[in-house]
Amino acid sequence: MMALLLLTSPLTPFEMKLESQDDVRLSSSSPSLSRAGEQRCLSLLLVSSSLSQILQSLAFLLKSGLQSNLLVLTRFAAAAAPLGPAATAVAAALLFSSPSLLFYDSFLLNTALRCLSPSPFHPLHLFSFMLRLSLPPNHFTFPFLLKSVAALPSPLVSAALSHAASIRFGFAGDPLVQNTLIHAYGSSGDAGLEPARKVFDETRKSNPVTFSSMIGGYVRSGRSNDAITLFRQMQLACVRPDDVTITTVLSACVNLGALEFAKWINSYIFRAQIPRSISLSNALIDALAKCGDIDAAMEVFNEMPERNIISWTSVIDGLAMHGRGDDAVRVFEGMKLARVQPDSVAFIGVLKACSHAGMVTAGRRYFESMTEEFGIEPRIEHYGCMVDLFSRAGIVEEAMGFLQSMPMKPNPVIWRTLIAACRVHGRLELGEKVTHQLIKEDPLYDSNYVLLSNFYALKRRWKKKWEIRTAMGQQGMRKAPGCSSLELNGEIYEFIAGGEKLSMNPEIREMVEEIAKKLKSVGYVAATKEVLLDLDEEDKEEALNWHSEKLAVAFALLKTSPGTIIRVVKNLRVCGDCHSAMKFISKVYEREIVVRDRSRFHCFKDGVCSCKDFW
DNA sequence: TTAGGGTTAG
Repeated sequence: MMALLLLTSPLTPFEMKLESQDDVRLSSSSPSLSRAGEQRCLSLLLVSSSLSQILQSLAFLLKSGLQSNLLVLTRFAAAAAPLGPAATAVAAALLFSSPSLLFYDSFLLNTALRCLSPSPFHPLHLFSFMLRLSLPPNHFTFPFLLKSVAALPSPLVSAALSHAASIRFGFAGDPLVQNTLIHAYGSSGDAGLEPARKVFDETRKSNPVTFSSMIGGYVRSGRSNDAITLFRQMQLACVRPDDVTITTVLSACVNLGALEFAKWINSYIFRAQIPRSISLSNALIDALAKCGDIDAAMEVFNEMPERNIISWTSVIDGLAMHGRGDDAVRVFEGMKLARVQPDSVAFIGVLKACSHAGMVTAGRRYFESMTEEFGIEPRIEHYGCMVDLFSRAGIVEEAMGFLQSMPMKPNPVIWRTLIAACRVHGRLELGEKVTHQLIKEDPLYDSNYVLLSNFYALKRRWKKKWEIRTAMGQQGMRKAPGCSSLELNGEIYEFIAGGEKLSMNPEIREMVEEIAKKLKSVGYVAATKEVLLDLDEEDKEEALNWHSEKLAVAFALLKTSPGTIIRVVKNLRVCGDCHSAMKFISKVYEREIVVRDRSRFHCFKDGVCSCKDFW
């Protein structure tokens, strides 16, 4: 009985019952303490929200001798942990020094771990302390222990240590521990995937959590195709997915832009009667919107009985991505009417919407309302949206002025926005100047040099342009590999830029060459102002043909019937040359081509792009 | 009395 009292909080109905029994004494390790004293200490701790209050509680605790009461100490740790490392250290020191640790059991260990886990040091310390005392953990110990893993310098090492501990204490086959380990390994970067999979394969009794953990690991490492493959295996293994599994799978869907799959999930949720949690609906909205079907996303949103800020933001963002700025603004207003407080992320959405719809006045008003009405301090992203807003609208001076008045240093993204404005609105001198500035800030990013060489090309200064290209070759530029994906008959195909040209399917290779020839014959290079390359640089022109989105489109043209919409998703931004080529392809082959790049949708139809050449 | 997986932007 005494142990029970020690272990529980005096506030739940369960304990109220215990307290009504007169014969129970609070704690034998502190016989002089009154119940009222402990109660007072606990309530003080419960309301402690600052360091000084915590110190006050501490003084009380020491004065009354309560520092040997584990229940009180645990409460103390819980109150102290959110107040930062100093408070946590005091709490940990008290816990470690308490003589009551001799009465210590797994539950208290777990509670202490949970309380101290916001700090990356103490949980492991506590765990090793426990090992020294030879007190065995129970399986609940591991999730608490691993909660802190992400904050440690090497999450992979911590996962491995916990893994070893789980084996040492005989929890290797425990489903809860296995799921926890799969998640811990799967959150430790690419190197963690293999051990995660190993634990996954060793799991005898897989449940939806096991699968969600592993699928989530794949998604976080950018291996979305593997995530979907595993989801299919899950169905073959007759493990019924729940709402969290589906939410995870949907984020794989987003990465791949797999529209058909997202739609299938949408109907599957209905058929399999997966509970429609708010998070699941939110993920569904996001996936449908980002895979290209904004109307289906709206439908999900409209049918939600209950929404949160993420639901609203996902819709606003989706509409903005599709260039439907006015609708996005309407939804934003609807959100305010529904008395949902917009947050910082929601403002990024609505500002983006304004800029895509050319709503300069509205955008400016929203930006001002952030601080004035909602007390949200604009971050660099919000300033970026404003520069974008002015840039798209063609008021380059205003954009420049805004950029210069920012309270923080502009980042490369903002510089590039301004550069795009200069290119589109013919401000070549300014563009060149700003690009030089950008290169100074970010000298190792190859696209920056491409931007500069574009300005030289537009000004027909071929010699200068050639110099840049040579300089680029000499420096070790980092270049993220372009990757595009395409969904066809339920399969998802991925294409890597220039990727193993020789090992490439000869069919695709021939198609790429045929397209290049066909486009040239209708004046593709000469007709565009976006000349990236001189005509004599044939090898470089050749290299451009193997950009991943071109490969994907070539494949789609081969494999789909005439008139089918081609949907491609790219991990980077579409380059100027591909953008121009896509316009031509849409006209020559009479196909609608939808390319989702890193920031928005480009819908190519009849030789024109929906982004109006500004991206 | 303690538990494991998930959703918006950048």
